[in-house]
Amino acid sequence: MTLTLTESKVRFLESLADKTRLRIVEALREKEKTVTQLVQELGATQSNISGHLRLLKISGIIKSRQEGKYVYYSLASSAIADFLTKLEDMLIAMKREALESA
Amino acid sequence: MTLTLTESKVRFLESLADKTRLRIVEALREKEKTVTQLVQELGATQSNISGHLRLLKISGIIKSRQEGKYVYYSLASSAIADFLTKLEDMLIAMKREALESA
DNA sequence: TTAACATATCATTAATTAATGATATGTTTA
DNA sequence: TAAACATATCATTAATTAATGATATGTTAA
Repeated sequence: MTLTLTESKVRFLESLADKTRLRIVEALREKEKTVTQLVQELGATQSNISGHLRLLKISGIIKSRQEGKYVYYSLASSAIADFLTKLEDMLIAMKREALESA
Repeated sequence: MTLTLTESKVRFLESLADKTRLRIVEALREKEKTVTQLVQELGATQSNISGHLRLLKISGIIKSRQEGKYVYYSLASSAIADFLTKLEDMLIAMKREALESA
């Protein structure tokens, strides 16, 4: 099952197009974190966070390593962080353009 | 109803995280197009395309201008095209990294 | 080795949403 | 003006998915 480039883009965008998942990914930009740390930081249930982490991992956006009873999650690539920066820059640019044309 | 930055990002990503909408936006990178042109190019129904165009316009991703009985749609900002380029570059970079570590 | 802790999985429920077909609105042209 | 064309809107249906609570699995420490 090889995806077309457009399908790959959609999969990637879908993975980030959820408030909880985007907050997880932004939290992981700072440093790797355990499930419990993310649960506390985001104020969501453990089951909910674990489910989202699973999806993000399958999508190739994050990776994990186990250390004793803890599982540390982190971004799979620095390209993800660059992309998030670009997303933010773009929204700011669009907001500015919208104000200028008003 | 002012959105937080994270919410704005999610809204934007949701708007593009659909195969039909992403294809529309990529089709509009080339040049402005009418609804009928998009219907033909994408092979979808007119009602379906119109609905997606409406959503993309509300999201601020595309804009439109009417010329007689035609409505021409185009990208709202060149920042959108830049973002799509970045998305594609990132996916290619991630694919390369995945192959290297294999 | 049992209790406590960390994480993953599963079934259910509620909500969201894309597609469709029908119809309405608006514009041009015969 | 009426027919043809272009686009928008609406109700319905089907499918997807996020959240929740419960439970299972795996790890450490008492």
